[in-house]
Amino acid sequence: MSRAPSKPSYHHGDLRHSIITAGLARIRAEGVQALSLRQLADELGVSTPALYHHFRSKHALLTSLGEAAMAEFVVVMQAAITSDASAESFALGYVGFARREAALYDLIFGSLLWRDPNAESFRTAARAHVRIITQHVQSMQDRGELPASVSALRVVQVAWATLHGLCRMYNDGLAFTAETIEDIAKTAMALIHQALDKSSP
Amino acid sequence: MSRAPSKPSYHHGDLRHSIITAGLARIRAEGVQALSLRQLADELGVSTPALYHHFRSKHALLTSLGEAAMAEFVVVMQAAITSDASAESFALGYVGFARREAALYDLIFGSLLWRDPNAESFRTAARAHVRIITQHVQSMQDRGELPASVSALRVVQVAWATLHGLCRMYNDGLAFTAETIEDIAKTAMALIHQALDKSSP
DNA sequence: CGCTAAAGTTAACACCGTTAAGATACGAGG
DNA sequence: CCTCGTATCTTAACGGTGTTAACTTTAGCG
Repeated sequence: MSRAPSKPSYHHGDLRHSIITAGLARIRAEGVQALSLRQLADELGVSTPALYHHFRSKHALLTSLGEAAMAEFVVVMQAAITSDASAESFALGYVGFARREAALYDLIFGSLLWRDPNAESFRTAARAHVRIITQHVQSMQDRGELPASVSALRVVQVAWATLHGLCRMYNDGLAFTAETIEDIAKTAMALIHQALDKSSP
Repeated sequence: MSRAPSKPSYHHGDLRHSIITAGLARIRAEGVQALSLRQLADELGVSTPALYHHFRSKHALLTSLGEAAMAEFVVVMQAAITSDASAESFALGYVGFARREAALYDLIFGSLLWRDPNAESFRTAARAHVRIITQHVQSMQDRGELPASVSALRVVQVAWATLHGLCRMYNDGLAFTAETIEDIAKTAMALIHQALDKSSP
């Protein structure tokens, strides 16, 4: 399990790692749908079936790519939360990632990995991160910073659905310009916050 | 341009119409991704290139299928609005359609048609329907039933993004059960309404 | 009645994911 | 050091996709 492919010999040396890197790059550049095993193998100077020694199928590769992309997403969101605990900071971080890395967002939060029975590992990892956010809101309610009129779970569900819908509509070309999407996200967070503030005076 | 294919002769008689019908059925049953021109032609007892005499490409066919699906969606939403003008009725109608006709919803509001440069006719038709909703909210503000602290456009954008995100997350398998999704939608609408009610006492 | 044009046919191309069978090179054990 | 097993990579092939070209049939109109 060496690391540096110094000589372009029969054995590549670090194929699995190269596949992930090149795969992510290609998805970033062309989108999830455009990823082709044959093109990927060509780009790496390797025959197509060679990929099957490292991934059971294209779906399995996409699952691994999704886990890598999810890791990047988590880093960005952790940074957004720790720098500023406000919901607005969270929302802007979320929307920012979805806009900057539209293809990765599509992979992470698309039906491809969430409907694949063999990608359970990906899903449990993802759900753990969601649980962290929920507990974050729960603790805010416990400290009295947020009224408990609506359950923390519901608040997170509504907020997440709003941000997700916003990002998908933008990335899929349904509506919104790049200039207004952040303002809409802020408006949405403000509306939720306002409703909760006024619900238990 | 006859209508009834009484004799299964060389000329089908009503192919274009049959393609749309069978295509919609197949999408409903198997999803957008599963639609194959060859399978569709086989099902209609016709060779594959015959389809190209009625649609420039698969994309063009999907555009026409999208317009047909959009028509069904509009009928459902019109019914939901006219029976009860509340935002909750609108939301439940919206979520209900997305859940009942998940594949059609995917076609109508997926990136496929909204990112296709040749589907401009589909988009202008769709945008017209959105404008109707926006004017509906605008008129509510004009009548004083809703405060004007936030622009009607923004309210519609936030509400639509929330419902869209909710439906996508459910249909794509990200979260929520069939039992809770409607309750979440109602909660979201209530939160928005509450925030607007309290913003200008 | 004949001709044109529309609607359908078969054959083929280039791509895709995937599998089977064979060649190669690395690394551990004698 | 040398051999041998095994992981890795190769070529060849199958069935599937959308799409195009060239040909045949049919309907409808002057």
